[in-house]
Amino acid sequence: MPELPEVETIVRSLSSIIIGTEILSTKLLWEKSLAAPSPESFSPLIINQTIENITRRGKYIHLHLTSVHLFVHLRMSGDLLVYPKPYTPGKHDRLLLELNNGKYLIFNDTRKFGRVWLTLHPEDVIGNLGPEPLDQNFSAQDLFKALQSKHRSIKPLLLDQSFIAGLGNIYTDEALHISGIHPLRISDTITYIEALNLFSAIRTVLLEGIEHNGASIDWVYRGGNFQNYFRVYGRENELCSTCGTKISKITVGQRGTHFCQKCQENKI
DNA sequence: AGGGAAACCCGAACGC
DNA sequence: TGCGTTCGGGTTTCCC
Repeated sequence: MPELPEVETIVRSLSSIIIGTEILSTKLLWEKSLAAPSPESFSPLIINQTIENITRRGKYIHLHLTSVHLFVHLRMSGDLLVYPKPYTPGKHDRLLLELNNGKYLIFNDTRKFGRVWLTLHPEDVIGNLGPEPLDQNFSAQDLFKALQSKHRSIKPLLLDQSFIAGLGNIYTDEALHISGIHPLRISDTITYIEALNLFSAIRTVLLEGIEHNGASIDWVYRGGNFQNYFRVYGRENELCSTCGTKISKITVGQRGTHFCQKCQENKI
């Protein structure tokens, strides 16, 4: 899953190493990791292309090549790694790109959930994503209006990438706790003041996550050390740092959901 | 429209 | 010890 902060960390750490390099050859070790195009057209399209830039949109990593776009979604257990040559592919390596700087860029994914796209049209991959929560052009007023326009439980709504991009299970639980909103609260009952608080809480947890280079939770979900600062995620039966109430865990939309019954009382 | 569930995957962790 | 089961992550798809 890496969420926005983990992906942001990966993009930052890779940029100085791979920007400006050229792709010399490819090795696709697990065909299904390539969502598009077909394996036959993949290599001809990507070989001899230069990596002009690497950016992030939602949880997608966007490699801007000379005349095509390569997108990587890590889902839960994926990782993008750089190793020097010579290199023997590891058990969970799915795609190797040989670069002209003496290194390989490697898409590694233990659980085979992650996907890679190569396309001429970025919108085909990221066209349905909602606003970037850290974008200067995205405001609390925008969030309030969007919440008003839907009649859905807030947690699944925040996880919906077409509503807002980049939030996953961890940062959603954290943001709802900070803003004192129950995960089952219906979106259009959220007041303007609460929307302001939610907006600021989303930015707070994402920026904190980035500051700590993301979180590491499962042995396949690797990032920085933000897990040491979680307020509710993964802390069921521990005490809420704000009020001392035992943190609850329920299931919402098939997802483990952690919250404080006192700080996040369900209103309306 | 929105909720619920299944499917996609793997291996750690658990239960017996 | 060894086996079988459960779990969790993000997204898509399908069904009610």
